[in-house]
Amino acid sequence: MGKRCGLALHSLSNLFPDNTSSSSSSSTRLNQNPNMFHFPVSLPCSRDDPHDSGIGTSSDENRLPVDELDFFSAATVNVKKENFHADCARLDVNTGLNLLTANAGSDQSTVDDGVSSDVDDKRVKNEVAQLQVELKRMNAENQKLKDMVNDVSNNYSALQMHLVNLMQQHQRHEINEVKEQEASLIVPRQFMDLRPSGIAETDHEPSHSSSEERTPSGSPPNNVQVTSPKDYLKTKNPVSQLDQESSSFRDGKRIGREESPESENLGRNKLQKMNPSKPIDQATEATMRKARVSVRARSEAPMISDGCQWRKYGQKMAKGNPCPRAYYRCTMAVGCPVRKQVQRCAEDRTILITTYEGNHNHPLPPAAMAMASTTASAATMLLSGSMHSGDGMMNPNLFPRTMLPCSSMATISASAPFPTVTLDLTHSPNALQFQRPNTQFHVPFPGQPQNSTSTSATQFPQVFGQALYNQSKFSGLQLSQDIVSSSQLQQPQQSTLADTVSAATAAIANDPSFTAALAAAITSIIRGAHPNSSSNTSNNNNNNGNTTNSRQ
DNA sequence: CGAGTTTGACCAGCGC
DNA sequence: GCGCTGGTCAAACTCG
Repeated sequence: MGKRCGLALHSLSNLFPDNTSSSSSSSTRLNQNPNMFHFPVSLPCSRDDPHDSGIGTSSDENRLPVDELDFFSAATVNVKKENFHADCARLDVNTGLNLLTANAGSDQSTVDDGVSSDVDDKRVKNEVAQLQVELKRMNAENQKLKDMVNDVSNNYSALQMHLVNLMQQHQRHEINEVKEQEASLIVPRQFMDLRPSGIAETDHEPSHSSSEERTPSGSPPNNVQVTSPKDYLKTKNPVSQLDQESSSFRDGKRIGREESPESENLGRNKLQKMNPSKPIDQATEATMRKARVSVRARSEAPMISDGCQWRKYGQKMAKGNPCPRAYYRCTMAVGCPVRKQVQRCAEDRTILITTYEGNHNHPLPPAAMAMASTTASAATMLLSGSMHSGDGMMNPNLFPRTMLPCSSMATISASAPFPTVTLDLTHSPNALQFQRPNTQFHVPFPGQPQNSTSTSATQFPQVFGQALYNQSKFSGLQLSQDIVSSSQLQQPQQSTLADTVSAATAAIANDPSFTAALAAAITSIIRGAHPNSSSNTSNNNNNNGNTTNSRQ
């Protein structure tokens, strides 16, 4: 009897092992809730957890983990209550069949209940009380699930960071071995050298770069800008091995101060000051946090809408730029280390340069996930590239040559003190088409064998357009027909990256909310073109590429 | 009144 | 050592 009554609750109870009945209709309704909040976290326990073994295994594919978290949303609760009242109104019928269609809205049954025997009333009350208890229990369990999601998200972030650290350390050993053999032949590293200061070579002469701004002036910017921290990693007085190490720690101290001066990191930096024997891992971690992702886009708005909440904490007049540079920090969570700088390009003030730094340490709204995922993925790509900086692809002489001809998504600068990826969305189609060579476009992402994956110049926009389209589907954003057509989804053979980027840029200008989809599309491109990066963020891709927000 | 912004001061790194 | 520069802090101010 009780099992029959709680129809909607039975569907809820499918999540839990101690409930055996099921209701496909209610489950379907819940899964179709458009107001569902999709957590970008893939719970590994959803399939491995023994508690999950007997729970709707047939619909595991359709039942996303996020749906579980949605059961206590307002809309869902309303549904449950509605079904509950309907079921209670039908108690006198006592058929237990086809409950959703029987007298759901009828008052007559309620009147009949009043006439029925006390036994039925008591039964109803007992069932109501039982259901209420069960509902409370489910609330508690759902809260546990939420906590578990958070834990998994945090663990995933930590593991990913740790993985990158380990890979960097492994690469360091290889590089050191190579250096011993070819020390005299090493060209001053300009790109993707993200090794911690304690490991970076200390005797390189300063690069040709000055302290000028990262954005190249006087030359058309390329699109993915990768900058080495070499200059700032180098030590001043490499007297001895120990001195080198200690000097590196001094640099590391600076890293910590600059990259995350929030209270947490400040405390860490203070500890570093107190204890100069900072572990190398900390330096690595600091370097990772130092990675930046810069987005160049034409916009009249003072700031690109990326879905996050920012608080301005400073403004400075940067050298060589009449436009002030504004400093923002994320205020969506206390202690979030993410910061961004917003500044207009000196050469073209319609170009807005937004530089993101750090990873969010809190859940993000859907509107902010894409951009956050993009920045995190780009940073990950950049950092993973440091692990393979020894190959030819990262040769500072080769990299610009392979990257610049396409002039599509990459801008290289060796002057910035921090590793930076710049996503440039400002190029005009004509300019890009003019610059585009006939040669193949080797996406020179680090870690990628030179001949393993390459994307031709004509393929790239297809990838971009497809990624844009895919992202729009999952993000729920409505891509205008202009954007889709400009992305050359309908005519991929004739597509150009320039058209795609131009359309995307125009979309940003016209609809800031589109930034999310665009950013995720860029992320998809990066991942698709960079196998290693893709592997690093494979879990993200599994959930529409947005899981990286958890580690931001 | 609280949250966000403005703005001058401060600090650290770097080059000369 | 000094000055320049980037980045941040924090008090004052503004706004809803």
